[in-house]
Amino acid sequence: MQPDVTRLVFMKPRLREHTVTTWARLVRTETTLIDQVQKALKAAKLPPLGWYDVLLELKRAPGGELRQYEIGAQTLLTKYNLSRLVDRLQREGLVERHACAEDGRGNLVRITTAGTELLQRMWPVYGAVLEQQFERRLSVDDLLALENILQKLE
Amino acid sequence: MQPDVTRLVFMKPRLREHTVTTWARLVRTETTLIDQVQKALKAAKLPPLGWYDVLLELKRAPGGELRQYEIGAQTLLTKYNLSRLVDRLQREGLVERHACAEDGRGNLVRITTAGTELLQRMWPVYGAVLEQQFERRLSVDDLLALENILQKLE
DNA sequence: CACATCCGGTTGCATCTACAACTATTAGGG
DNA sequence: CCCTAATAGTTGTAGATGCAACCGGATGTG
Repeated sequence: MQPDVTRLVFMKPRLREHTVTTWARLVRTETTLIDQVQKALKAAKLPPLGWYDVLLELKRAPGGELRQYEIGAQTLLTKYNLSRLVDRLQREGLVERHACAEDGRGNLVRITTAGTELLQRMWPVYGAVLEQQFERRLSVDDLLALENILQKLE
Repeated sequence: MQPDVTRLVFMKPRLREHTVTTWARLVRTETTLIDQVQKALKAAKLPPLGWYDVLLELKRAPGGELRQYEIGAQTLLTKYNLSRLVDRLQREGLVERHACAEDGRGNLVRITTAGTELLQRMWPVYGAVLEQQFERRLSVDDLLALENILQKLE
């Protein structure tokens, strides 16, 4: 008698009782928090979170510049997505694109003073939400426990 | 001497040492997991996660039907977004729209047999990723701790 | 019951994202 | 060195999302 492949395919993966609900809660909580940040930024007439992420990566980098693929690796943005995002940032004068000496294919993206200024205007808004919706609600132990758990998921 | 408003606006919110890094890790981990699910679904030539969420809500509802705004409340989708998503589901024969007797403005969305079947085809793929990337990596205690922490963030 | 307001839902339009195809350059193997 | 393959980045096009304006139908207040 052959194994019934059909049943295998349709069989529910056996997951622990609370796994799915916790997963759902994780997704729900995270997206809600992100939404709150986005809303706060919009209310303050500031650009979306993606801009912040890219600018921050650049700001942190030595010389304030990175290759595009380096930004992509950090921010989980796809290359085509990033290409156009950098276009927008460039159009607003927040970054500059320079030819890359070592690699003729790529370019270096550098943050401008205007970019740094924008970062400084965005952080208070972003940070305020983080403070109220995230830090405020967690004890130091919670934070450590959460970090420990997240680490296991990477 | 007047208070220096400028300094206040530019002042960094005071966050605990690990708050920001943990937050970053949370976002990163969650989006990575979601990406993995999406990739798995795409590899199996199945529709995106959003379809699953809506269909599941309907499936769980008594009679397999819900008002659109009820779906929206559960899934955190905006109403215009949902309006068009239901259009797509309807076009594929996965749901039906019916006029609502009690409220002449709205409509009832009901899942079809095809919709239920799709759910059953999607779950194994979704669940497999959850099992390997989520459940497998966490102890029962981890899961409880995580649930406890997430609860505080809601 | 008349009126303004609110609410569920849809739609036009602009923006953004996904996918695949493309260019140009670098890297690797015989 | 040459040829192939891999990599960095861009772009055309289609699909999805966000915003604001809109259309009824419901609700509340005088």
